[in-house]
Amino acid sequence: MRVLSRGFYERDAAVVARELLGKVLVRRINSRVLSGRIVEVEAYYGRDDPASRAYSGRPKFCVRLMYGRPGLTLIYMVHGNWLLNFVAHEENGAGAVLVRAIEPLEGVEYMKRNRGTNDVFSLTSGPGKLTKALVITKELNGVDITREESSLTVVEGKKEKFRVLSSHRIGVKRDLEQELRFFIEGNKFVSK
DNA sequence: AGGAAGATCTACT
DNA sequence: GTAGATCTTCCTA
Repeated sequence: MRVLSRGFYERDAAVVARELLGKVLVRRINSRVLSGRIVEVEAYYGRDDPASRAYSGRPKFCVRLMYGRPGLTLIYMVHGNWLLNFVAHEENGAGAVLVRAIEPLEGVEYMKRNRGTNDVFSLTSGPGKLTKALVITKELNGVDITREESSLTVVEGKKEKFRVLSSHRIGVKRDLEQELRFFIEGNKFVSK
């Protein structure tokens, strides 16, 4: 399956976010493959976005990465959960896309073990849940997801028809006017 | 040392 | 469905 190229991430974060829906996140760990279809995402910008990790006074590594090379991961801890983002922006811009939910495809049994539940609908239906299911931690921060051999990549999924809905971002204190959360209409794995 | 942070789980009404 | 406890880093004092 084709890995998405650097060029895919070298566009506005909101555009990249929307187009990531339906793509497949692939995690390789100890010759095991875990994967899931991306069904919910949010876009974040740089210094001007009050909800962004790159907003004034936030962790330096987040700022560096968000203004850095598109196609790398940005992973950080919030309330005891690791959150997975992909750096995405146009040249000289800043931004990232937060992966909020995926639909489990391969390695479901292993994910269940990681999450300590048998309910497939609560396995990866939230930003902190999916990182736990796929064993994604700080160690994978800055990984290049456009390289085939990386332990984390995003590939083109099956072409399927679906409608995209949008809303304001979840949990942020001060949101921008623009709606930056995107998700697949009617999908059971979108977070509540 | 203290607090804040893009969340989750549990235990209730 | 909502409320409260708790999760773990990194920043600022």
